[in-house]
Amino acid sequence: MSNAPDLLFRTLADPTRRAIFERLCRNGEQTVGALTAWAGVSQPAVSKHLGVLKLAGLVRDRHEGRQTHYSAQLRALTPLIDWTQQMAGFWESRFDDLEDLLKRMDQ
Amino acid sequence: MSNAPDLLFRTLADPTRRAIFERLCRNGEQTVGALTAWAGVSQPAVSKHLGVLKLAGLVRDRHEGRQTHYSAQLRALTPLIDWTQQMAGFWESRFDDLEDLLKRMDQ
DNA sequence: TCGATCGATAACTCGTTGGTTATGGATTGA
DNA sequence: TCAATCCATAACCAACGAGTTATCGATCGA
Repeated sequence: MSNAPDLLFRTLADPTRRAIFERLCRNGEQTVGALTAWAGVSQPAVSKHLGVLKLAGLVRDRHEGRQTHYSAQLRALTPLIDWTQQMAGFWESRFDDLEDLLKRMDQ
Repeated sequence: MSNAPDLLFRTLADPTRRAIFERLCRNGEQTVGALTAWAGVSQPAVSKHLGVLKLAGLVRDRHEGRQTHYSAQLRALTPLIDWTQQMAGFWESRFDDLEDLLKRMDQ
């Protein structure tokens, strides 16, 4: 039924991968090299995490010469918000602001 | 840093476990037997999932004779909501710094 | 052109975990 | 009291996944 958030939950479950996504949210676009220098794992590990994030739609990549720049795609979090809202029902009104924000970014 | 949502993401990443939690959200309190009859896995598997959910604070158990009733604890989802809002907040603050970034974004 | 750098992929290891069956303690009902 | 039911735990197994090193294609600088 709610199969939509499945990929998101699985993708964000790993701490290293989620940390990479968080950093992209905080600091904006980063190259693989920059992310590798910061994360505590090897470059192939970072590349693999970025691949998983991209499959989940959570990041975009932009090629520039021999480097690849990655940036967060916050819109991909929408199914997560929808799922939580569905579970919580009407209970949390804090979501309203976030919904508006995502709607503004949608175009 | 954002260690709070880690347990939640990991706990909700498994489809079977999340399905059990969803059912408890939708249909309210259920016994282990009722959940086992509905889920496609064995009774020990259900018990184990309920144990993990309980460790994450996502369910409560109530003992009544030889049966155990489980119910969802929606308040435990709060760190998940906070995390999502925080990610959106980081995103938004970057818009504040670069006022014309929105224009350059091809979305 | 050539060596160096960047990032993706391949191949492999190994710990984690979600599943199973077996079992035991506790409670109910006859 | 005693058999049956409910649920939790133990023990085990197989699959998955996150990490590693090795390597290769592509691109840049000199």
